[in-house]
Amino acid sequence: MYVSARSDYALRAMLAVAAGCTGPDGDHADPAPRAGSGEPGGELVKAAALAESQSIPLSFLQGILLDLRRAGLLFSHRGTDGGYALARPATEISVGDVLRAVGGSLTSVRGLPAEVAGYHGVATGLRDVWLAVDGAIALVVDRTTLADLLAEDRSVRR
Amino acid sequence: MYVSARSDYALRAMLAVAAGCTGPDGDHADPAPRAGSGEPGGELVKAAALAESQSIPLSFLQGILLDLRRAGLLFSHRGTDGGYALARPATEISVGDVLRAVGGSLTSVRGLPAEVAGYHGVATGLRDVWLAVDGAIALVVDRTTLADLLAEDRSVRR
DNA sequence: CAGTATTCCTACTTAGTTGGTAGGAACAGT
DNA sequence: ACTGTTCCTACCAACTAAGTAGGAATACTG
Repeated sequence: MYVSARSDYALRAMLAVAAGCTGPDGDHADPAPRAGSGEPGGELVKAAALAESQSIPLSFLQGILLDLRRAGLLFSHRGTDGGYALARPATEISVGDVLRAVGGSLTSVRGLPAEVAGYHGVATGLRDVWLAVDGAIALVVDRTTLADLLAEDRSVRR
Repeated sequence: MYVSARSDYALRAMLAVAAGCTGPDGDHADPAPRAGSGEPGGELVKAAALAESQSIPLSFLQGILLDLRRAGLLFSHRGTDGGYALARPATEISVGDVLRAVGGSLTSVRGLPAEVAGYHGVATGLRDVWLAVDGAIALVVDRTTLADLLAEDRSVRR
């Protein structure tokens, strides 16, 4: 499995949003509680704060956040007190959700999804291997939620 | 998981060698038994025959075969009746062996192996995810041998 | 309404990888 | 010698990933 910078950044950004953007030293950067409104998540975190806390190039991150929003994983708000928040609780967003939002399918053979593989002759059985691999990966990434990762002990679900 | 053309070709070529280069229509192309010698495998198959039977560009395939030989998976012989044969029985060569021979590690994060991932802050747990994914992939590809894939029913071991 | 802060969106640049080619040199048999 | 094959190096073209730049749209504040 190849994890691109895009996927990596996306996950780190989602985790930072989920944690209310806790920096490396455990400092909260601008909580901005936004009390008294029906928006999802609790605190709006600015893109610049995310970029800072996880050392991600800001303008690159912005494109990623946009993808996450379009995939329905993030809620966003513009303007002076704008920022991003999770669209669902962290317990209901899996690693797989994030990966698929920014990177397409988990397994691909020469750029195409594993299902579309034109094998012939002795190679026919290979297709099943890729499908099995895809299933094995999905099992891990779909069972692990952002909330699991934020709990320091026992982070990966088995 | 991304399966590159190189990995894909390598597996198809290995399967074709294991099958004695059986073409799409089930025709045997030049068995060339090479009786009376202690070489591994049974029949030497020429690179050109492999390229033909699995529609792989010949000169590209040659580089791949070289890698497979250097990894100790193939035996080769030059000259008029030269060709390639498996260095071990097909039951003792796994899909993972072939993938690692041509492609390095199975899981990589931004080009680096999963173990070497410098996460900090809230993202610390991600490393364990990639390790779990790597283990899950390995479980599939290391349990499946070339011989399994050549048996048409029940090709992928569970 | 003016001004400011932020997300949103598009186009572009740059560097590296992938897929593939070409042309021989080394080697084995006849 | 001659032929057929693997071996090896260098090279090329296209694509993708990673990152940049510059604004337009939107939301709040005084």
